[in-house]
Amino acid sequence: MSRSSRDTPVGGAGRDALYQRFYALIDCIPRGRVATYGQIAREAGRPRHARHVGYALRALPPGSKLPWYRVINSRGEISARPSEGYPLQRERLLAEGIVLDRRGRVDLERFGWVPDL
DNA sequence: AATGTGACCGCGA
DNA sequence: TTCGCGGCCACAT
Repeated sequence: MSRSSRDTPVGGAGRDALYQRFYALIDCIPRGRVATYGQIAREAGRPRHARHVGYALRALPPGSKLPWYRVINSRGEISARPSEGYPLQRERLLAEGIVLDRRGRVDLERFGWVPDL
């Protein structure tokens, strides 16, 4: 491993490869659990690049099989805009047994995804 | 090239 | 707990 320890190369392909990595990670989120944008970015070896996770998801085609709805922000809230996928996302989460409190927030302590290696 | 925006995050007040 | 700010970086104009 003669690689610099401060970061993980994306592989040379750049942005596209990074997005693919985000997608792969999101695809691993089990049913009934949620992950945060920051968490996905971190798992992908790009801490503090949470915004790009949202970017990648925004670029996702409608009808994608990816469980994008299991990705929420660090406060446990749905970040998608009401005019975008908010209603659908809320519905999907509820359908999996995830509880949203009165303010529409998910208890990350309880439903947060803990990736096991 | 420069500027503004964004499905975000974390910290300090 | 909420609110404000700076940081991050790709993308649209």
